[in-house]
Amino acid sequence: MSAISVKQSVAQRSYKTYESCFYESTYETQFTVPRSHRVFHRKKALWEGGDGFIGLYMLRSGSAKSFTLSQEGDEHITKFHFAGELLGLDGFNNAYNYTIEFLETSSVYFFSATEIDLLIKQSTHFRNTLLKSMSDALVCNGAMSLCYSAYTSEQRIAIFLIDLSTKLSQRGQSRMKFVLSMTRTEIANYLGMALETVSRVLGKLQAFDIIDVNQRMVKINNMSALNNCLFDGDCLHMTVVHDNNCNISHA
Amino acid sequence: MSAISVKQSVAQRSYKTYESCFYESTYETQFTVPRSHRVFHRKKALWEGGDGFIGLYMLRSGSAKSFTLSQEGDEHITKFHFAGELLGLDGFNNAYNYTIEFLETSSVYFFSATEIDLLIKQSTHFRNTLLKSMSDALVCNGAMSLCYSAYTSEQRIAIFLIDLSTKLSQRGQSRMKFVLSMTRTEIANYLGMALETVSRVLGKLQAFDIIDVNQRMVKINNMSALNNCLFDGDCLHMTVVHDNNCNISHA
DNA sequence: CGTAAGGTTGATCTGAGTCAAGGTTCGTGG
DNA sequence: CCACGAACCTTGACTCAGATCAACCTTACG
Repeated sequence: MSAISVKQSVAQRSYKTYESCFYESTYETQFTVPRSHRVFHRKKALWEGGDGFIGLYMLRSGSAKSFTLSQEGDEHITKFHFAGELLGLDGFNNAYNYTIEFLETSSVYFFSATEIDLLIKQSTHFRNTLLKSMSDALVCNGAMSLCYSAYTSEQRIAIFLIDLSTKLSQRGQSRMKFVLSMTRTEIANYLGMALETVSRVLGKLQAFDIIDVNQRMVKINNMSALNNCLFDGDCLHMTVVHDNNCNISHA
Repeated sequence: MSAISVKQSVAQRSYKTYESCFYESTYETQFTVPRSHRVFHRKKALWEGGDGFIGLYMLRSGSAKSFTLSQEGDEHITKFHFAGELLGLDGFNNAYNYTIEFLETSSVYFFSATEIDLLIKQSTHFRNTLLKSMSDALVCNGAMSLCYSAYTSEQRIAIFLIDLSTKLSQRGQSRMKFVLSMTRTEIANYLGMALETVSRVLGKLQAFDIIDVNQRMVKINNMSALNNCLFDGDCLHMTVVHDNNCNISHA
């Protein structure tokens, strides 16, 4: 991808999150030169468990997943990341205890630890943005905890899809139709359920004509019905009519 | 409680966390006068959902719980707080979407938003401490997510007890014997399980002579066995011997 | 074009939730 | 100081959402 086409695709994005402000705020100070970025391909890691903090990254394009390894050695995905997000906010403390790996070809900006320290002191904008981003991450984590501990698998999938839809639309993509950058296994892992269950719930949502799924393609046909799933953890109940018919029609 | 006895009880505490550094770092700057504190009683709220950010609090003594209310109006506990912890780190962003309520008579120090802004600019120590605290909170949240999504109820209780034991011992209390400041219902809610299950798991741990529980009193008899529960999600399996005996002896 | 990775669907099993009943402790007013 | 109601805790029986096991299909790619 040439430098020019990259520049255009960034310009095309209209979303404006804390994180993009973060990037802009570097211009307030002496960092007036355009910041260079680094490209990573699918399955490549930005850092791995045990690596120490050297600074923050901003995901410029693409997507990634964070995961820890349990004692038994199996992966547990804690978060998916999308363009504009800051990566490494939890590193001011210790070495990272997790790995962050790209789901597709992606690029990042890097802000070194010393650079950040300087920016915090010098730029009120930067300072506020950083604290807001960290607050945001904390709030987001809390919401996710709730998702795990209190919601059914139908609700989790609904939350996941709505969240994804919201995030992608903030990034200038369609709110109703998008391509998943992660596998079913990864979704299942992230949501704390079996991959078969993910498959079944997606199938049910399709049977109710709420979404269309075809491999990684997702089309939302009925956003309000999807929203209803958040409130009713079992809204996809197929009431069997006495003998052998379901009261829903399959496509 | 007189000012003198309060001062002593603070001095008696030997633990040294990021958070207590946080308090100390206020001395580096112009805030050289002893900071005053505010006392709250059980069931009183420090703030409620909807309240805006006005600054940070440090829990000086006692304990508290944070909880959100779901659409259906039921409480969901996201965190328990103990002496030395900073409260409100997730408020730099928006108004709080949760309530924080004390579990027992407790006291807090207050750091106003303007004070914090000043300290960040002026004190490297404070700046690092704040960022570390926030990183820490993020890491802690991540661990909690894992707890919800990947662990059995036995593992969750074991994690809860070990975590509590660690925290309290850092605060100069016994690692092996302590009093729970929260009810079974609150533990269940926090760990995302039914209160009956909490009761049953605690009962089982007692039957295996790993702990002694009597109401809020907990005594850990076998810390390594408790640690084993983390690795084996079903280590409290009572193997029934053919007819009607359990191979464990009840106290 | 063959093999692996990813995805779907059905059958069965089980950990933990729910319902129910009873016991214990706490707190307040008489 | 006791009595009584409320809050808290325990234990048993039953149920079910979702995990696990198993078989098979589909797509991607060297």
